[in-house]
Amino acid sequence: MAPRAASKTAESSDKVSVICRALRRAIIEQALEPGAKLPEDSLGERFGVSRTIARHALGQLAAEGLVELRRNRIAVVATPSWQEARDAFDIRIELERLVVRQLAGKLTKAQIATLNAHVDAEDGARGGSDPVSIRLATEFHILLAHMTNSPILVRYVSEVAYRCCLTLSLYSRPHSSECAINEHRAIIAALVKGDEGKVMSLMHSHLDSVASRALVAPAPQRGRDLLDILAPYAEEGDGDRVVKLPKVVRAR
Amino acid sequence: MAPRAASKTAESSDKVSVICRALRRAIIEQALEPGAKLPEDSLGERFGVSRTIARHALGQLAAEGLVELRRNRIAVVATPSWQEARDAFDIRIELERLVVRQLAGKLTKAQIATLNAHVDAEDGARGGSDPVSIRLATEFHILLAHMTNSPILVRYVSEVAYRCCLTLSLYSRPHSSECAINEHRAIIAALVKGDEGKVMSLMHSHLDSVASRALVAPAPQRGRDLLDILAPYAEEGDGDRVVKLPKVVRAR
DNA sequence: AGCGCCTCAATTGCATGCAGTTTGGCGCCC
DNA sequence: GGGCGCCAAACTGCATGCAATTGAGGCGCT
Repeated sequence: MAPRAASKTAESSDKVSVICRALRRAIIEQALEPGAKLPEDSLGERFGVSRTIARHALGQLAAEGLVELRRNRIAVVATPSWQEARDAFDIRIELERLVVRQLAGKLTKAQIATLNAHVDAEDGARGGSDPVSIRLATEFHILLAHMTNSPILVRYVSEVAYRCCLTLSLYSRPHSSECAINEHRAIIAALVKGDEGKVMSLMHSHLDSVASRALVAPAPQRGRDLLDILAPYAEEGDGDRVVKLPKVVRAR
Repeated sequence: MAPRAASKTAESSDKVSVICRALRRAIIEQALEPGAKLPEDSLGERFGVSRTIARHALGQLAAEGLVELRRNRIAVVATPSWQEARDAFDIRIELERLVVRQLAGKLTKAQIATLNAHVDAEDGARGGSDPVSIRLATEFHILLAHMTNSPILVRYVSEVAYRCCLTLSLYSRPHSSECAINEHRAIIAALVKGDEGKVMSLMHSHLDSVASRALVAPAPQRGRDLLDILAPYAEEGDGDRVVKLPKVVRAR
């Protein structure tokens, strides 16, 4: 099986993809919460580009489901409904089962080392519910997808994983993800062992447990008061990476 | 189970989505073949908008994998590799199994009628390999996805189905799709009967057979000579719907 | 005081203009 | 005759400018 070229899915030029990456990261690290406003001007100013580019980036992120674009209205970070979150997890389960099915018993030594290193990093950044470890946990799954060498699979797994990540900030209590790390280790072990069925069911139950830990109430009142949540971020954001919110307003 | 709002996935404003839809359709009907050039100017002129909008539309389609965007180069209709085609079908199988799993035994009378009407239409537009019946066959699957009321699932199934459609124009011989119509009918029947396992395996084998009919050779020399294939389309395109190709050039 | 209208700042929708890059065609040299 | 290099045209990358829409605050009316 010859290694295929690692083609970039789309991510047109450069400036656009830089903004996309930055916003994606800000969103999944919950520096930008669902409902946060993303005015084209502010984005452009923050990243030193024109509105045209910022707009294009927002378009891409909207295509990924991370932001919502309403005609003539300010773009906002997407606020998936509980049902959409559930759907996303269902899809994710199927996709990631496919990933591990393709990978079982086929990992190279280098790949195994990479995976172990990543999980070690997850272990290092402990804190369970802090944004960075959530991001790392998500990236573990994306890393797996990359190893299939299937750009399409990478794209879909990434997208849906980001979406799931986004829902965690909406519907999850400060859940601990340490157990998830152990599950990651178990998945690696099963992959190395090459037991297809085992690793598929491991992945299934792993994601299922993440989902059920996260999506607790059928329809919680949107968690806490958005105003409170946003407050600490609105004034300074993350300094270097995150667009500063122009005003603190109750989103919607 | 309350009916969820049929949210539009992204498709920002209007003009952009009009162009996207038109191009998507032109591509899956094979009026625009893989490799066909899509200069922003021509698109803008054709649709009566500025390059900015055409560019944005191309960005969206690139995010869907239907066109390829290379920096400083003319955008072209995507030319998936044989391996990518195979990957797309693998993903599609999983996604559509999920669709029918969710749908089994849950279709309303109206939905059943809609499905039957669609298959009748497929039957009417017989011709097996003509672009319209290929499009209809694809839309049958998208119609199914819609009935899950899961916008995310709709999006992914649509995208991956379009991609598969695109590969058909590259790698398939003038295959007949009449058998596919019967398989569609069988799927509807199984859905109505509510036999989850049955309908999932039906869908699996249906897509698998489409894939294997289509993806015949492991690595055919890109099918026939692209120049020959393009010739009849290059001069006139489809008149009203399709952007006219500026020149006949061997793509690549 | 409460309610509704109206105006204006904020923001998006879109086109155009300019600069930089690629293309491919012509001419020159070997 | 064939290959190499230069040049103009074509095209993209991006910013800016203008018109249109929104929504929010202020004003007057009841």
